[in-house]
Amino acid sequence: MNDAKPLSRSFYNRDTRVVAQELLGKFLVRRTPKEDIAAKIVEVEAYRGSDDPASHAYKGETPRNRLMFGKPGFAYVYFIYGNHHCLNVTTEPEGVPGAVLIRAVKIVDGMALARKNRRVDSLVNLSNGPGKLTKALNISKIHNGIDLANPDELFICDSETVESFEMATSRRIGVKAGSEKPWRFYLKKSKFISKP
DNA sequence: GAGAAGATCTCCT
DNA sequence: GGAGATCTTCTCA
Repeated sequence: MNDAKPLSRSFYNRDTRVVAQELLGKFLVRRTPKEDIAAKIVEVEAYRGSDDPASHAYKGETPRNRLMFGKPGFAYVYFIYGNHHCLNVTTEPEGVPGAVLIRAVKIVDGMALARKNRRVDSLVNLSNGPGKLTKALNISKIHNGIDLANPDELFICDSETVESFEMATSRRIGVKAGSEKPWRFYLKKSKFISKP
């Protein structure tokens, strides 16, 4: 994984729903001094702006959500419910709000370290939720605003082997307003998604 | 400066 | 299946 090449800025500079779907099957890489963790993205949700009541950007720009209005390809990490971090990837051109929430991943490398971060035995239970995966990869708000197009501490790269998978869509989870929008995308066959 | 709500997880019944 | 944990951010005074 040392020669992993991050996805380019132009990948993110598109419609949020397109980016969300194409992120499925990609690898999220967390690079630490000791060990790298690599995880395959199996579940995401798209969040937009003024047409999406569930989005942080719905009511306009604030200091917190300004990354969603900024350049594409950056990490937007926020803290919620006093316990959990959520990892998003910004999309769309600068000035247009959009982000993709990474909801679930399958750890493929650095398993021991991820387990240590989470302190759970179950492999499936390690990263099948937004709060779980950030803890497993030790992602916190210090990663807010990191450029994912740079092979630094955190980035996303293409999968080495192209494998076919079946994608499914559903309504988003955990949101009240705007929950009717089918903007959740996941790998149908994966056991590592938060909900079937 | 106070109050309420929140893109969740875990433990308990 | 349901409530508690626990803190950041936004809104309103």
